Amino acid sequence: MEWFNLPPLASLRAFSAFAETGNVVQAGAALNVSHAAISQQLRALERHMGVALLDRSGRNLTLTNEGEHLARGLQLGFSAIQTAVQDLTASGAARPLHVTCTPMFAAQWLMPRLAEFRALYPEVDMVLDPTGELVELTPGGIDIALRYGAGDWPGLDSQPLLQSPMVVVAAPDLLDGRRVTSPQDLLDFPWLEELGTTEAAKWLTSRGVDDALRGARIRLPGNLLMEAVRGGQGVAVSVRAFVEEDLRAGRLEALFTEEDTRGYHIVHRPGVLRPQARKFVAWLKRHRTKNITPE
Amino acid sequence: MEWFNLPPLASLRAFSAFAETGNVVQAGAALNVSHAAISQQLRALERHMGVALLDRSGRNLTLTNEGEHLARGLQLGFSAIQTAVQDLTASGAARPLHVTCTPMFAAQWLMPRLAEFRALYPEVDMVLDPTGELVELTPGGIDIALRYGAGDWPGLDSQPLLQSPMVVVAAPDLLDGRRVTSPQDLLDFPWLEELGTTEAAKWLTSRGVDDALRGARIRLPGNLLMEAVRGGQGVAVSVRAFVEEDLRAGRLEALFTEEDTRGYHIVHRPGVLRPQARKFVAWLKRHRTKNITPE
DNA sequence: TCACTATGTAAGTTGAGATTACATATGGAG
DNA sequence: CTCCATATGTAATCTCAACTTACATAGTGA
Repeated sequence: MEWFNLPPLASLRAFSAFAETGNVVQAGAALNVSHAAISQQLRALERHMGVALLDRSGRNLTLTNEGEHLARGLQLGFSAIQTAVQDLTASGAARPLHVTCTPMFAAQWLMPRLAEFRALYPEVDMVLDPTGELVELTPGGIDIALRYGAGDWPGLDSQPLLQSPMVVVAAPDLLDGRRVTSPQDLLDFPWLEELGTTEAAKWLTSRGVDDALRGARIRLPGNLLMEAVRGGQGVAVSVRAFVEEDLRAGRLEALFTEEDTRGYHIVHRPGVLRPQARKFVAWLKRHRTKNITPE
Repeated sequence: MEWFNLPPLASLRAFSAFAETGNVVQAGAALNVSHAAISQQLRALERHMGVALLDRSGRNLTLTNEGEHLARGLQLGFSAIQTAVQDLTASGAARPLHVTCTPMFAAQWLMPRLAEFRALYPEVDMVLDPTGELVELTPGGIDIALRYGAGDWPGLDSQPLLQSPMVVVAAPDLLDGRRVTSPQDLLDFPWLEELGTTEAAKWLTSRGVDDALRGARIRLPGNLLMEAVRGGQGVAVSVRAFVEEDLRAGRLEALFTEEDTRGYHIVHRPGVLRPQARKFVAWLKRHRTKNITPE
């Protein structure tokens, strides 16, 4: 398309608004500009095109035949543009906000806070998908993932939310004086895991332990897991930030702590987020804990 | 049409150019802006619409499905706009410049000077319509009229070109000592008129003379008229500016002079002139004689 | 590994588009 | 015919969207 020969789009828009409304005051209102701006744009358009589009012989401005012709073409053109824009913005607006995160994170961090987000943005419909799986983020699919890791997922943008090492914890009663000096020692204990995850097995594998568990493997809903850990029913993997108070109070002991800089991140596809997602990300940022690594 | 919800037209234009060309450098070339401007406009459009229109996962920017959808709608829209604009500018550009004036003016003032205009603007095709009729100026019809009068034609714009009173002239030989003290006296003389006009009859009527001519009525082409007047073949109506030198040299005598402020004017419809007409008007203005009434 | 190319970004610039304030012209009502 | 309301036009000035410039980053092929 030869863009060079088109008049300025602003003057075409002003003309189209004038043609729709019939006078420069209403055309200005339609575009949220003064009538003087419309008047100047109409004059500039006629000058650019070298065609008389308007009849100024009476008190009211009217269109010439050429002006009527141009107005019809602009009506078609701008309508097609508006329809295409509305198709996308309407469909985007209607789809609920999809957020995925691990069940532990949902239970320990997100759900207790989510009431505030719901109160602030009641118009944002939301689908929370608690899964330990690394869900691919596609357009029309998941908007935001809250993931634990180093933050460098290829092809995705991420920003830190909560930085805290992973930790294996147990109640002192469970340990009962037994010394745990290697991950291998943990195979004799019962393990507590959240439903739908395999965090215990993953952790052990990441530490080089290939033998199967000798103790029981107990799966519980997220909200009951930490209570069971405190009750001495097994060992569990958690994130230090979630058990900080229990450790401080002596209710739990940290058997192993991962000394690295991993943490939870807000992860999304590169590029611009749709409005609901932007609101959610902004809200998450306001709830970052103070132990975020300083820059 | 709801203009408020449309993104800025500049960003839609940038997106459309990108969709056509496939990369931001060529899109910039198409719009005569830098690639950075395109990049920023694309980002702004995604932000405004809250939709991911572009896939940035590889080295080359590509369109998402939503982006393809929008691109099709913009292609339709901008094409319709371009077609409407081109219909008018092409037809306007192709039509010759139509100028109308009295034959006398054409012969005495315009034709001798027109070679310069032709040389300056060879690309401007021109139709000269020499008629004494007051031709209506309509779009697609006459662009410029060069008229003699007071300059106040309703519904038209005019600006003075040559201000000079009308004058009745004859050669001294024709008069042969006869005294002419009233227009009635002129009825005994032969009258010279330019082909296609009735200027003599009009002048006599305007002076209150109702009787028919007793002398001969000789019609000649414009270029021969003044030579015939100088040769003593009859009386003629002219404009003082055209016969100034003959009067000064004694070749002609002024029998009657209209003492008013009328003159030739550049007359056109209100509003913007198309480019050829503007050039012609500007050229005419450069050729105004020095006896234009000072402001 | 290096070089080329495509795209992104931040800081600064600028002129198109707008506002403001007033002027002018038309037409209807009294 | 006069007056008033309204529609439009214009000039001076302002402002910020759009752009440029300069450089950075990332992907990919040789």
